[in-house]
Amino acid sequence: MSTTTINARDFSTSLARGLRVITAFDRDNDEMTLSEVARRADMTRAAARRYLLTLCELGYVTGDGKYFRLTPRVLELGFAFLTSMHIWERAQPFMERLTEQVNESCSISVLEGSDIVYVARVPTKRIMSVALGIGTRLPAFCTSMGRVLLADLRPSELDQFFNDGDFKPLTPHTLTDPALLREKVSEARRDGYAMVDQELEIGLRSIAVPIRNQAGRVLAAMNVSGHASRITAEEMQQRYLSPLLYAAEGIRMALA
Amino acid sequence: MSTTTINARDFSTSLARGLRVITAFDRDNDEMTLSEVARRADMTRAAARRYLLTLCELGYVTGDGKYFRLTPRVLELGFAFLTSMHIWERAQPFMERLTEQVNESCSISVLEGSDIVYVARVPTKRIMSVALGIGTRLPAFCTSMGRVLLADLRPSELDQFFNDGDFKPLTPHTLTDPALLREKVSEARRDGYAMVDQELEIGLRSIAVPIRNQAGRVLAAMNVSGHASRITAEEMQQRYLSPLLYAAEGIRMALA
DNA sequence: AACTATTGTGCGTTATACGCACATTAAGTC
DNA sequence: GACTTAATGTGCGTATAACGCACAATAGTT
Repeated sequence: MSTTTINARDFSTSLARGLRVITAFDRDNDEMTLSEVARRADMTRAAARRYLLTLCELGYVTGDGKYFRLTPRVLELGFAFLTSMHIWERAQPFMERLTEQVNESCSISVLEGSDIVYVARVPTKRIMSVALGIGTRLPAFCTSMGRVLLADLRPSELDQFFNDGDFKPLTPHTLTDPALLREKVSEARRDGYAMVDQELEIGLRSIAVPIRNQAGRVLAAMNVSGHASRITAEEMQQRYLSPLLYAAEGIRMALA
Repeated sequence: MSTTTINARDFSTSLARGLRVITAFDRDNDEMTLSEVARRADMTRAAARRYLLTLCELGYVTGDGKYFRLTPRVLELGFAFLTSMHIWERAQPFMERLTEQVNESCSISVLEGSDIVYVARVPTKRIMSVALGIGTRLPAFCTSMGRVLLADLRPSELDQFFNDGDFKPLTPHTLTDPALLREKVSEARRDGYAMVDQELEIGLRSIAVPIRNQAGRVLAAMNVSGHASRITAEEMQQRYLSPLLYAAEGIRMALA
C-alpha cells in the first residue's frame, strides 16, 4: 500500500478532474444540473460544462437541456475490471450450493486499500439483491472477510494498514482499538476463519474463511452472513464453518 | 439519437484520451505493459505513461513495475450508473419467480444507441453466471428485447436507427434486410412481444415483452431465453408468453 | 415587470500536456 | 560475457488545450 506521489508533470489534471465529474454522480444524485455537478466536483461551472459536454460526446453522459445523467456506457469503464475477474465465475456453483445448504447469503471479496470489495455474491432467496453487490466497498477492519484478508498481509503491510487506519465505530459493538483489532486479525490467522458480530450493522453476523491459491496465498475471502435474531454466534461457527471451508476448498481446486 | 458535434474548444481531449486508456483493458488484456497500452489506446508511449501514472495515483490502476491492471475502484466509475438504476431491484422477485416457473434465464435491458444493455438478470440454475450480465451490450436489431424496444421508438428515431444501421449477420439465420427488420419491429409493436430464433447465436431462442410505466411508455424489455434443442419456437410462445406478460405487469405495478 | 438563478459562450491568458530524443534497464540469444 | 532487441524512464522546449472571467441570454418565481 505504498503511495509515492508521482512527478507533477506526469500527472494529468484534466483526466483527474474529468473523472471527478463522473464520480460526482451517485445514488442520491443520479441526475444533476450543470451547477450542481460543478459544486459536487469542486470546479468552476465552465470547466464542469466542458467535461460534461465531452462525456456527452463520448456517450458516457446524456442531458435533456437541464439535467445530466450517466448512461449505461459508463459501465464499460468498470467492465474491463469486472470481466478480468472472470475467474470468480467458477466459484458460483460452490457458492450456490453453500447458500442452499445454510440458507444464508454468501459473498466473496478482495482487499483494496482499507476496504473490501465484493467480486461475487449469491444472496439467499429472502434478501432482494441484484448485481449491486459487485463493487460494493466495506471497511475491512470490522468485517469478517476483511479480517481474514488482513490476516494474510505481510507485517509491513499490516503495519501500514494500522498506521493509515481511521477506525470509526459503525455500531456500539464496533471494535476500534488498534490493539484489539490486531488481536482479532491474529486470531483469524490462527483459527483460519473470522467472525464479526454486529460490528458493521446491528443484527448482522457473518463468518468468513480465506480462499487460497495452490501456493497457499490468499486470493480472496468468502463469507456467509445472517441475522442475529435467527442464529447465535456459536451456532454460526458450529453449523457454517465446515461447509464454508468445504466450499472454499472446492473453489481452490476449481481455480487451479 | 441526434449526434451534433460540440464546439472543439468545449471538448477535452485529455479526458477522452485518458478514458481510452481505461477502456484499452478488456477481458483478454486484463494486464498489459506500458507499450501495449499505448498501442491499444492509439497514443504515444509517453502519453500513455502519464495517463497510467495518473490513474495509479487516483487508485484506478495498479502496476507491478512491468504490467498494469485495473483495480476494483474502476467499478466506482460505472457504479454511479448502476446504483441509479436501483429501481430494477424491485423487478428481482418477479424475475426469480419467472425463472423458477419456466426454468430458463431471464433478463431486462434498456436501449442505448444501436445496442441493448442488460440492467438485470436472473440465470437459470443450469447456466453459470455472475453479475457479468449487467452492462453486457448486444445489438438491438437481432435480439428479442431489442426489437421490443425499437417498437416503442418514434418514427423519426426509428428512421435514424435504420439510417445509422450496420446490420451484420451473426448466424446464417440473422435477418439483415432493413425492410424485413422494419417488419419485425412492426410485428413486435402489433403483437406486444417479439421472438428471435437463432439470429444472435446458434441454438439460442428468446422471447421478450416490454416493461411499461404507468403512462404506458416503454421503460425496458424483459426476456426469457432457452436452447433450441429443448423448446420449439411455437412452444416458447405458447408456454412462456403469458408468464412473461404477467411478470412484466407485476414489475409495472411494483415500479409505480 | 422585476428579480433571482442558471446557463451559454467568446476570448485572452496560463499552464498543461505534447512528443522527441537520449539514457537506462530488461530480456533473449549465442 | 557479449550482443541485440525491446521496453521503459524522463528532461525539456514547444504548442495548444484548458483555464476562468465576464457578459449576454434564458428560465423560473413572485
